Order: sequence, then C-alpha cells, then structure tokens
Amino acid sequence: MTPRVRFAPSPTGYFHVGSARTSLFNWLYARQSGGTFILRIEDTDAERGREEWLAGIITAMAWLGLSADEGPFRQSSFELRHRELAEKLYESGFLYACDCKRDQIDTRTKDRKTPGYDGYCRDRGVMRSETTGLRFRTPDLGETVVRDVIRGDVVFPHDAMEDFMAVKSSGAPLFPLANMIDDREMEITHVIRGEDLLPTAPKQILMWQALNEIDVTLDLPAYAHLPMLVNEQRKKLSKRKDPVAVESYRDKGYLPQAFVNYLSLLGWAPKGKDEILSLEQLVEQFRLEDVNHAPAFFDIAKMTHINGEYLRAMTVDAFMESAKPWVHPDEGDWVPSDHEIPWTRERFQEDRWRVIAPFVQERITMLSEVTAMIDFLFLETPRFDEAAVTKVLVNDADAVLILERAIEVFSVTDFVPEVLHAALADLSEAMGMKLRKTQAPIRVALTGTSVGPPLFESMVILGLDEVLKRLNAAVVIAQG
RNA sequence: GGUCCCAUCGUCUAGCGGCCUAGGACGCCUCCCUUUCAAGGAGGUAGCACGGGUUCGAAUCCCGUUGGGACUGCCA
Repeated sequence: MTPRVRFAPSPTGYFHVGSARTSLFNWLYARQSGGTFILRIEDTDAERGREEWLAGIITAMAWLGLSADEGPFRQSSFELRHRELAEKLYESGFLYACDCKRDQIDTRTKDRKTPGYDGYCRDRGVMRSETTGLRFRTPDLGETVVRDVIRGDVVFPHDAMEDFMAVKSSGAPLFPLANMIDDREMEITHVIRGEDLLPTAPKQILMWQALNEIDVTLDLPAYAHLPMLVNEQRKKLSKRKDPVAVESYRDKGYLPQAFVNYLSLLGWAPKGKDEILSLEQLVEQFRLEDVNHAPAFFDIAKMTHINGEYLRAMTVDAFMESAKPWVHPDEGDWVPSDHEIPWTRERFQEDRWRVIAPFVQERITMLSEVTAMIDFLFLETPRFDEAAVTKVLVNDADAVLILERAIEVFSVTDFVPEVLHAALADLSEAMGMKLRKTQAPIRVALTGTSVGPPLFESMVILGLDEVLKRLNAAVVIAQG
C-alpha cells in the first residue's frame, strides 16, 4: 500500500513557518516513498476561515515548490458525511448528549480539584436538543497507545482522559472527529503533524476504533508528531507575536530553495557533512524516523547565512532574474511589501545593472539589499549617508585636497578599473597616504555611502562626466 | 492542578556503551587577504542540566530531581 499523507491547515491567518515546515516534511515523505501528498483545508470554522487566507496558503506552497497531488479539498464539503458518522456513533452509544454549561463544569471542577469534564451527563439520559453537544464516552479502564514513528509508543491511561466534546450543539463535529473522519475517508496512512496535536491523538484513535465497529474497518494511520518550532522564549511560535509569515520572508528576499533548505534542518539533520541540499537531495536523504524530539528555535541568522550561500551559488542571470522585484519598479508578478525603489523607471539602465550585478551578488544575504547597493547608479544625486558624509567629507581635513587631486588625475586617466586603481594608488603614494584613506571620500562622493560595490568598477559604470560632477559636488560639501 | 512531550556549545545539530581529551554548521572573537563592505583562508570561544544506579566502561541504558514546553474550548 503506497503511503498517503496530508497537510491539513486551517485558513485562520497567513501561512506561517510552522505550517511550511509541516507541509515540507509531509511532502518530502510522500515524494521519497512514491506516495501521495494531499492538501486539505480545514475550513469548518466559518467564523474564522476566510477566502484570502486560503489563497495565501496556495500561493505560499507554490512559492516553496510544494505541490499537492490531490486537492485542495475543503473539509466543509464533507460535513454531511461527518454528521452521518457522528449520528451513528451516537446511536451506538459511543457518544452521549451533554447540556452542561462551561461555568457549571468549572464550578464542579474547582470543588473536586481534579480537572476536565467530570462525566456528569454520562448516564443522565439527557435528550438531544439545540443546546446539547455530544461527548465521547472514554473507557474507564485500560489505555490507548499512540504508535509514533518519531517518538515511539506514547501511552495515555484512560482514567486520566475526560469525556471530551466531539460534536457541537449545531450537530457539526469538532476538529478531532472531523479531522479523523477525513483521514479515514481519504485513506491516509501517515499522519505527520505538529507535536501540539499529540494529546488529541489518543482521542482520535479511540473514535477511529469506535467507527471500525460500526462502519468500515480500517487500519490506524501511523503517527509522526514533529517537534514544535519555538521563539527565543522557547514558546511555540505565535502568529500574533512572532515574525512568522512566510510571505514576509519572500518579501525580504529569501530564496524559496534556501528557505526550504533551512526549514528541513529544524528537527532533522542530513547524514553527510553538507547541509546545503537541494529539494531533490532532501527527498533522497530525509528520514522521518530520524526527526528529533526536542523543539527547535527558528534562527533567522542561520537562515540568512544559508540564503547568502544560495545567492552566491547562482549564475548572474539567475540572480538578476530573482532580484527583479527589488530592481524593476512595477514589473513581475508581485511587489515586495515595505520596500521602496528610489529611482524612476526612466533612469533605470539595464546594462549598468548587469555590470554591477556580480559584485552585488557576493555582497548580500537577502535580495532586498540589492536596491540600496545600486541606487547610486540610477539617481541624479546619490542618497547621502549622513554619518559617512560627516566622517570622511566634513570632519576629515584631507578630504578637499584628496578630492581635488583626484579630479585632476581621473580627468586624464583611462576609465578601466585596473588603470583607475593604479592611478589612485600612485596619487596616494605621492600624497603619503594609504589607498584605503584616499578612496573613502571618493566613494562617499560617488555612491553616498562608505560601503558598497568595488569603487573602480563603479566609476567605470558612471563614466567620466558623472564622476567629475559628483566629485566636484562633494568638494563643496567637504568645504562646509 | 492533571495528562503528555522534551533536555549535547548562545543557536541548529552529529553522537544510538568503548572510535568522545564530544564532531560539524550559524553566531561571536582574532589574524590573513584587501579599493570600502562582503566573500574567501587560518585560528579561537563555548556544551553532554543535576543526582543516583546498571556496566570492566556511559553523552549514550534505567530511576529520580530540576528545568523547559504542549495540551487541558460546543477553535482548528
């Protein structure tokens, strides 16, 4: 029997890194086992589910390169079947009606000092109505064992399990039931999901076994509960408090391959030395059984490093293609949020970009950094970094002299990187200064900042006229 | 409170009884290279939570302690 796995997110917010990781591990398992990867949207909570969130899930998964073999299915479309089976469960006595209110339960719980539902309605023979939900009659004796591929057998004694709510008073099954029914209907063989769902696994197993008695008999799926992804406080990543939107990483210029590669390293490690692995290599090397048990911290610094590795490994053409959203105003399928491109379309020059691109490529770790590194090529006047201007132009007594001598020298020098380099080196020596000192005011004059692509290459791109114009302007600034 | 999960450098991890005076990666620090910044090269910093067992031998097995976390909703 070929494996069938599913990723079952609820569309209650943007797609976050935890979901991406769960999705990835499911996908990897399906690909390497020749199995089927199913996408099922758990949209039964009409209050919270929204269409745009669903679109967000699809878009994010496509960006990551995780395509579903079946689906997307919507759980809401299976509601009739859920209700039908819930009804059978009730008629067979596995479920019973309960009309307790939350505060009543809490009051009794407080008195007893033992938590959870106390089974008050278990044998009261409460008649069903619009105000009664259905609870599952948990066995008093014995235990339920969750066979987990990652953690081994996890034992849940029945005497500590409460009679949990399985069906709302509206008649609609709650998550544990609906989710389990869908897994049965779709013949899911491996349930790979977050560790936060481990406590609901025994409930689902109990109900699965109940359905086996009154409906088709099906083997239980294998379970694999992935360790949580946590923040610096070691708490489960929160959509509200932590920066976890996958889309925001795309907008900052992380490459999907790098993002996926990093995600695969959370809770799992390849056998070999290399941790930079393509999706194909991941499919080949990934082992569900080898996934860790301990929670993992989502470390943006390490992901950023990996992104840099991917960026540098690209061909210049691929790099330029990937950088498009941060270079070309209003071109491409999407626009990065919170990112301004300071130049106009008219001033942008593709040939200048092409020449500088290789130098930019090895200097950045996120594509969003491209813009600030090349803007001086497309702006009438460079954006001046105040701190840099103050330090190397205004406060440096040698600045004016360096700039004036440089203007003389560059005016009669061939605009070729090596020649310019030699010319400034000679000038520096004549002035008794280090090249690293003389290049500073020139760099700020031409680019506006003290960091950026190599100076002489940048000068060649700007050309003699532009260089002289900016150097002269800088002399004025330096003179105060 | 109850149930369950977890515990190797700051972080992600390798390790599944001797190969470990614990390896790699990120970060950080130093140096080299150098037209800035990166990249690259060389080196360094830092860890088996604690206590008992088991064993000739324990990071590895068992128990306990401590510490984290998840769940505990007519949300999913």
